[in-house]
Amino acid sequence: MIQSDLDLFGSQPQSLASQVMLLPGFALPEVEVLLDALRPVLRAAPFRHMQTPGGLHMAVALSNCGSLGWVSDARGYRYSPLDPLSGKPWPALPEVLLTLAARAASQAGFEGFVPDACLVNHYLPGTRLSLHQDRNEQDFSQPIVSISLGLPAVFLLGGMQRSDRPQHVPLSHGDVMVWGGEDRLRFHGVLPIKPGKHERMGERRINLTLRKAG
DNA sequence: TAGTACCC
DNA sequence: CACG
Repeated sequence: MIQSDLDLFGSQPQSLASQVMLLPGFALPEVEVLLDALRPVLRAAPFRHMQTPGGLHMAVALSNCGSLGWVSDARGYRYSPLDPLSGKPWPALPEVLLTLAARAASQAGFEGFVPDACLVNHYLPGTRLSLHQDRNEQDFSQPIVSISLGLPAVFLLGGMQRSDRPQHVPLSHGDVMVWGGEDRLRFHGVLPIKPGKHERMGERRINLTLRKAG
């Protein structure tokens, strides 16, 4: 199958659950602009491995932009206006990300999405993210918008209980996923990234997760 | 507890 | 901090 067939085939939104939409390749037109916007963000707030409340460290390296950033340490998970590494506010959320997230949310049925936080997660081959819920935000009626870049991944879309068997959702460079409503608190995670090299991104996956945290 | 280790 |  040639690439144009894949693009056409994959370009239709896919409903993964009642309030979970996969928008294949949705971010592709913006990718270069998006990466340009990300560069200064990561200069100001480099990727780092945060500590879990149990004292261990996360396999994923992360950064943030926006007025709030997700942090984890011995005291627990929370959002903070300051980067604990620099002591300064997180870099501003780039306009291209704000508009892309709003467009994606709108396409999935969530109008007026104005995120104030963007987690930037960095995965090397072998990196995984175990099942968890996003529950540190103030308003669970606001959706989550997730943008995949680089190496492909298998997203685990679980249920409301950790023990619910997750759907395995393949995610590729440029895919955008939106979830909210009754699915907002679903457990989710990422299987270990398979070794490989993405033509544009190299041996890494970067995931941008936009939320309204405050 | 967004983690690991694995029966104590 | 029991246990998929």
